[in-house]
Amino acid sequence: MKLTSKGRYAVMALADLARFDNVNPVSLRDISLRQGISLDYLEQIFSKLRKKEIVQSVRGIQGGYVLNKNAKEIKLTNIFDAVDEKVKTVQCKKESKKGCNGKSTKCLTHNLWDELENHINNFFEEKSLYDLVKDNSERRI
Amino acid sequence: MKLTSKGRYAVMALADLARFDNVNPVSLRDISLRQGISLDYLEQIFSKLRKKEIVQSVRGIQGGYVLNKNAKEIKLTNIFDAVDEKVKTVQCKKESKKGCNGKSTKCLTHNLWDELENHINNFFEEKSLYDLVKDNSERRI
DNA sequence: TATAAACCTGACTAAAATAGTCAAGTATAT
DNA sequence: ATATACTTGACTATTTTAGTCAGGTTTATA
Ligand code: FES
Ligand code: FES
Repeated sequence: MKLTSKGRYAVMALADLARFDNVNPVSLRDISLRQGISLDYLEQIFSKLRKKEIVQSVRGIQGGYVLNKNAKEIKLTNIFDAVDEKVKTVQCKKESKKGCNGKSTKCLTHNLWDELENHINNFFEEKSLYDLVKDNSERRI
Repeated sequence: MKLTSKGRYAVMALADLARFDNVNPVSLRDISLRQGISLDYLEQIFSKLRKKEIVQSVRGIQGGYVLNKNAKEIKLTNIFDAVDEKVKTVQCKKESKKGCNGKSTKCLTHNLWDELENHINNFFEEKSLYDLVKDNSERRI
């Protein structure tokens, strides 16, 4: 199981953004340079973040992106949701009564994976962007 | 982030095995049929499980595999380890002082991913094969 | 009002990882 | 003897990921 770059980059980029606390827009070019992420890839990612109203865009020269909410209100869950980074541990369709083996009962391990999925999602539910920047400025002192 | 089939199958197959409690060997063919997993693929997986002494093989006709330890002593951690299913959340090399961005400090999100990795691994550390079969026989009653 | 900075969009592609398959064995209970 | 089942290594197809590329549109400012 591993975290994909898309999810990682989304959080990295937003953490970078969050340090500016909704004052002036930050251009993707700057984030790209600071965080070492391809500009074109960032654009894909921010397009999704904007659609889910996590960031706001400011077009034109001197433009960029600004957080659309307080950093405390942006959970990792929201970010991952926006960029379609999802935690998937079961193989079967959850709604279906059928198991991953094609049989009419769930497999031996279904419950286990379901618990695992919840366990991981709880982590994402508890962490906000604010936790990240706070953490980081503490370390800087 | 998703669980791979290799990890899933390893646990499914061992759960199937565990129901027979070290009495007589279970053939991969039977597991293959019951769990709907390719026989050839199972062979790859069990080769690894055997090397890490999680199962024992019994060759020849009527042969198969048997758990090598008590189901309570086989943690998910051990299983995943054996089949090289690893949790990887950070992008950088952990031992290195360098960050994933190539810079000389760890990136903004490094600590977060590290926490996540621990969080997930804790789950695997807490669950044993026994929990699985116990759970299942309870449900059967 | 020209221009350059920056957002915006969709299609395309290379590389890596995954999930197997296939072939050719060896051991052993019956 | 022989069929069952483990053993091993190489090969391959599919899918997913991680981008690239080529074209835009908007707008501050000189
Ligand atoms: S994972 Fe849901 S039935 Fe197997
Ligand atoms: S993940 Fe370790 S430095 Fe970025």
